[in-house]
Amino acid sequence: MNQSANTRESIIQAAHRLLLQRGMNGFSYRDIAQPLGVRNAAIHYHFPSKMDLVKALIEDNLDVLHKGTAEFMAYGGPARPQLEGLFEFTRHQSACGRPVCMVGALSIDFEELSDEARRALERLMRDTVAWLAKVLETGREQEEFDFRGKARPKAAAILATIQGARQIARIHGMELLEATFAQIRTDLGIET
Amino acid sequence: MNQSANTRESIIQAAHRLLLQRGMNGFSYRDIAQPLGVRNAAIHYHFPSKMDLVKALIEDNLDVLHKGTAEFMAYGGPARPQLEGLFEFTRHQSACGRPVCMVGALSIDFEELSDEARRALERLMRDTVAWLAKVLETGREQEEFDFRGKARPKAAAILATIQGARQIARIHGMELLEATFAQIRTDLGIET
DNA sequence: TAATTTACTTACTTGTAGGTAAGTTTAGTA
DNA sequence: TACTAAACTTACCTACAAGTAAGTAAATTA
Repeated sequence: MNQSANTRESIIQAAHRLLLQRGMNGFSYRDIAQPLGVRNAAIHYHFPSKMDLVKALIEDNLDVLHKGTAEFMAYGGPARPQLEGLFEFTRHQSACGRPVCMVGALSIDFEELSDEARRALERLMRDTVAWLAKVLETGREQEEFDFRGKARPKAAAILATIQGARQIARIHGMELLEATFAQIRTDLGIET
Repeated sequence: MNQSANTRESIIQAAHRLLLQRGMNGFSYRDIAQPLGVRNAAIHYHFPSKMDLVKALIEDNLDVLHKGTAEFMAYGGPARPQLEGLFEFTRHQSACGRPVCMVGALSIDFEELSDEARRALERLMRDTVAWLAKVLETGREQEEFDFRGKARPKAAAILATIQGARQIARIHGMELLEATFAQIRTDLGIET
């Protein structure tokens, strides 16, 4: 009984990075196994099929979201740090070799996804929008933000903007990320 | 001498759809050749490597952009129809089985792209931003639009938004596209 | 009319992908 | 001490990917 938890965790970490770097069809079991010094079959032991692995990665992401937003969702609080937290998370991901986000990486593989994976991805998106909508709503009430229209579509648009910006930044250079954050702040009437 | 122009054109059309539906690693020569009733090697004849094909698709896209925006870029004119034209183009693409845009599809494959393909993609993005920035600038001067900040970053943000929205719409449903367009209009102070 | 070029096809190579079945080692349990 | 289960490895399979070399029929040119 070698370090199962260890290997499983390492597989998830490596796969996570590869998925957001190259997409679902851009990496193979070998790409994960070789650097870890295990065999392909070791991955199949933990994740019978590639789709099981992808599903686990989405659910992992969902976990991170829930843990990171639980407090605000329960008790509210200042909205501005929540927004800045989203920017900081995005920056950190980029710096860790995850240039695009989960939704951005998997949307192109949508047809190939299993029903379970698809549902998990839907939920990830839905919960993220719900969180940001609450941040915007709260921020408007507390006069931290100023914007036109309803909070939910505005939240969806901001997330779409960040998702798109991450991808464009890959082609156009990382300074576009900060410019996009600045634009989002400007659109929310935040003085800088 | 069979219909070369015909075959070449059919390959491009089919490949274009497949690329925006499944991504660069999500389709093979067979997926193109079989429905056309030709052999894989026929594609290699017109496009020696897959990267040549991808590069041709990007350049095709660049052509469409230039043709569609040449008049406005040269003479200016009303800005609102230009913006609505972008929305309509996006709708049309989605309806034609091209759920995501070129930049959104290829950003994940960025590392694999040849230098030429990469440069073509950069140019596609740069020219698109330049066009929309002019649309916004002109629209603000003519009091069609109202927004804070500079035109260029605002244009980049809007394009990022649409790119992200197309991808999210695939997972979340097409009504998100229209909601995003509405949000962009609202952000630009357009009454509906 | 002969030579050449275009637009392919046939037949093949090499590499890799995801996946599986059967064996092996190690640790914990009865 | 024997048994069982976990966490692998070895060895394999089938399928398909991109790409190439050589051949061929039809059109074009000299």
